[in-house]
Amino acid sequence: MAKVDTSLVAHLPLFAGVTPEALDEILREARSARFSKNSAIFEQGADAQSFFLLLHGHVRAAKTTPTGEQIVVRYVAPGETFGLAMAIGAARYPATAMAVDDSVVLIWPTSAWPRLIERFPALAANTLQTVGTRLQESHTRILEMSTQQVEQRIAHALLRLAKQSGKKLDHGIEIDFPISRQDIAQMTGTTLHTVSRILSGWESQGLVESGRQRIILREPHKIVVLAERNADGGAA
Amino acid sequence: MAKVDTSLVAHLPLFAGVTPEALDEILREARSARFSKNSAIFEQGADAQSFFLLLHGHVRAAKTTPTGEQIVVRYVAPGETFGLAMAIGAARYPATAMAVDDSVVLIWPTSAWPRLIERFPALAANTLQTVGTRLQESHTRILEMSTQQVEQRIAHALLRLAKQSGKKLDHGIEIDFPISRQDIAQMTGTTLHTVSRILSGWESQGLVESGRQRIILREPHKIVVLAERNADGGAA
DNA sequence: GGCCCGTTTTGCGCTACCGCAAACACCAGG
DNA sequence: CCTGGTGTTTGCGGTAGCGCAAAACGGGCC
Repeated sequence: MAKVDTSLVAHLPLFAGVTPEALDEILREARSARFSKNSAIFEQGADAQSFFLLLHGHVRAAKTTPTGEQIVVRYVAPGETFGLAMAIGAARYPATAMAVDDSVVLIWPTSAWPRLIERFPALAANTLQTVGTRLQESHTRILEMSTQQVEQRIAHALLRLAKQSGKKLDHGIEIDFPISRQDIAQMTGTTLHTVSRILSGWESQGLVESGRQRIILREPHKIVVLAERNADGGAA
Repeated sequence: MAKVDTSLVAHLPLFAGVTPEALDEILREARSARFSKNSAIFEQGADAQSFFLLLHGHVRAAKTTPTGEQIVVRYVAPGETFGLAMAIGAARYPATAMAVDDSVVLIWPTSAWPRLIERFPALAANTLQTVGTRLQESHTRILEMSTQQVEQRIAHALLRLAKQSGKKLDHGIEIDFPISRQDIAQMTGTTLHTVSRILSGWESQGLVESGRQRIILREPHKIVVLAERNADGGAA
């Protein structure tokens, strides 16, 4: 089994308050694996046999309705955990996880979780924090979907992506993994057509530069204004 | 300080795997309080000095935007915890809690939490489960808001309320706390006008019986059909 | 019993956004 | 260099549901 270097993960919030020796013991239970772009890591509804920590790359978690519609639950950034079904008492994965870029993950068997949190209670506390944070983010998203119109929601979504996974360029901030209009639509509760129209509009105003699965925020500042303005659009 | 009877709360999921003596110790740190109908328990943005366990009554947690719009995050039923800001690492309450009926709660000081989970790790694990469940419910709600139209969302919302807090009557299921059209609108991301129109329609079809802050599902079964039908409305 | 206030109902435009469809751009592979 | 396929753009109706306004209802309180 591949050895995992503790120094790479010791600083993660998940392991806050965990001694180096404990961390070593925790990591011994994990194996690492590589998933290539566009391959599924687990499928919604499958037995939750493992949970994951993303080391490198980007993963999209998406939920599908019985009728086949999808929404993007979140994009996982390096250092974050995902597939924690057991922590929340679910036997099956509630969403599908797919690598949107070549990705490297640590994998623990779900069965190890109860033992781990018993031996290292800090793990449970840390996980509680991150799950709680995600819960708050979900509530924010619900609030946005209830009260804002599409353009503002897209602005917020892109700003969040830029914050989480933005690469600074001299002429703006690029979202550093492939993302389609469809993906953005599924994050904001609209259609790819509407997303396309709005991004086109922004592009002609010089706010963004975008192409096939690629988005660069040229004027993040002005997009913040868009995101925060009232519904009346500031008609003067 | 009022003594709390352990037998009333011992069976709650929060205390699963906690010994009676430990439970006793945990409860010694709490005090109980009564909130009358329509009084605020805490306000969004206030210092999170306490966390709560609802013993009796019903509490609405709502989030307000900078522009004053509100959404209902959830209704708290007896036996559930709320105001767990510290568990998720927040110093301030992210929402406002208001008693919608005369309510009795247990109150712990936030400062007790770290000590409690250190002494009783099961608490952290149990809380993680409930927070995880709420996270899943939030995702379901986002999915619904993204893919369903208003009538179906209202159907789902009422069915959930009925399940959580429904009182069985001989002629249907009554939601056993006061709830307005406005509240339902804020749960489903629509306006009170639209809710009113839809409930009026249902009433004339005999699906519900409703009045001032009062809703009885007369035909839960048919409402399930409404909730689950496809967008095409089953046009024949 | 009568008054007052919060809730609910309902009508009527309006518009943001969807849904379909067709053309278009771009990348990969042969 | 051509060709197929996936992602994107754009036009053009159609409509679900919003927003405003006004009326009706109902229940509590004096």
